[in-house]
Amino acid sequence: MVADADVAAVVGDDPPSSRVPLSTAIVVMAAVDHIEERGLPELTMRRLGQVLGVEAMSLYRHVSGREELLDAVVDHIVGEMDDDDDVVTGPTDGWQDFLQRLAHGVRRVALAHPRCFPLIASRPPEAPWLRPPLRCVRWVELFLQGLLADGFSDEAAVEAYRAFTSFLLGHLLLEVAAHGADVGLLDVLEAGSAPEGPDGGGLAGFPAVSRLRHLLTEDHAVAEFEVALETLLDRLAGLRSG
Amino acid sequence: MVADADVAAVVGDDPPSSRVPLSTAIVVMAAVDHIEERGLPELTMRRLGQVLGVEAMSLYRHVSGREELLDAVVDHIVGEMDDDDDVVTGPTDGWQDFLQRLAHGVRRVALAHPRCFPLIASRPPEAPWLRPPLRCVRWVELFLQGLLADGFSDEAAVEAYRAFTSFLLGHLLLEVAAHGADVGLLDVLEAGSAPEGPDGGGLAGFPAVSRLRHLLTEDHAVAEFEVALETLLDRLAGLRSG
DNA sequence: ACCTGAACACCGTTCAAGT
DNA sequence: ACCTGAACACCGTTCAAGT
Repeated sequence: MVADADVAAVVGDDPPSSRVPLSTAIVVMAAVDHIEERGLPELTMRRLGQVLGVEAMSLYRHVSGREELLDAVVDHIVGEMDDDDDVVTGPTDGWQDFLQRLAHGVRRVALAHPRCFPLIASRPPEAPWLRPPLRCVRWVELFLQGLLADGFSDEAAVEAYRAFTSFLLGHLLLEVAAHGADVGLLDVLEAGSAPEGPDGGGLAGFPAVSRLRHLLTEDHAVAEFEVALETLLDRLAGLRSG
Repeated sequence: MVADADVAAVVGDDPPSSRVPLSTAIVVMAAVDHIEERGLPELTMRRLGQVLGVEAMSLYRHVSGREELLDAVVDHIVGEMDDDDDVVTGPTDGWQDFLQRLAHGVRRVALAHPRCFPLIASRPPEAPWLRPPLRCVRWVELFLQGLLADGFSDEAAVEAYRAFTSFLLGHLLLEVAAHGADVGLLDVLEAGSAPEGPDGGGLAGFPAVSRLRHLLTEDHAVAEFEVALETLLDRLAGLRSG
């Protein structure tokens, strides 16, 4: 969006020398915007070049290929969390407050980039021997130091890292998938399969789903995130003292 | 693997009329095997045809396109769980036993197809208005009926469904990602970045990660799955009575 | 009935050539 | 220094034609 605006502002006037020069950052940001607006499969070197008013081949000056571009997209998004004081500040009011801030920070960027976020889980990890193989060793370091500094043993800190990671991944993937289904599949929802239809869109054989449709459709994401996070923190507290 | 063997067995002899005729099932199974062996990006209509001893265009007799083939792959894998009595049998010894069987059944097929499993999370959902948008309404039905039959209120059953789903997704995605990193990225691990190197593969700035490397590398997946599942079930028990 | 050849539009990527 | 044209190998997909 920022990149689009930059380019558009210049495309109006004509002086060719005032054309905003490409840079890695501009290419990556344009890729993020393009994925959010059109979806990952639509992100093509040629189309991205077109958006930037340039031939596809010019992009190779700034990124070394499509795969590397996707890695850079993930790094960019992860980088946004580093600009978030809530995320990057270690434990000052105890580890529970620390993990609360961390979790909400991650959730914020996941919701800000619902169609890019799944890339974080699907790109090959930075450190393959690290389990679970999440990206960005820096986070792992931050996490572990935070917990170690507040009374966790080595083993408890590592186990807490794993539990926290899988909780965030599962919850946020489902949450952004729900968002993506909203924005990306509206054209698939023809009238006959609308949720308010008398048969609920071909749910003839599924009485429970059909009857509880209203509950299943409701979005309690925030509240559920809070209570699940609270429960997780209680479990981690057990890890810490036990 | 099954499909490969079928074809190979016939390629030896020559009578052209005994050539195993293609079928949707054979194409889908070959696709599953190909993804497991070579990874998703390597799955190409042309290459899959080659594996089956046929031109790519012939595949379109049996599947209507690549996207639909991937959907069929997901359906095939989901279908494997339906053949699992542990999964498909409703609650007979209470809802906790039911969910234990369900969770382990899903985990079993996830580990059996580590490189296909992430497709379940990334394919567009069958019922976009269902949150979370997991595939296969039949499971949701099974899950809800099971819990409703054992004392859960409507609201508690739906909330339990969401908690259970995000738990399974998060845990299993990380677990299969760890497996994928094992088999798929061995070539990326040059000697200098091996975990046993003195600097742990460029971990200079990350003392905690570096020091706890052995703990982070260990695979406690089974044990962690069990304890996390147990904790989740305790939480769901609270939902049920409260 | 089932498979193929040829064709089309579209990819990612390279590199010598332009300005 | 930065971008482009032309080219290459490879996609998914269609369809008339073969057997």
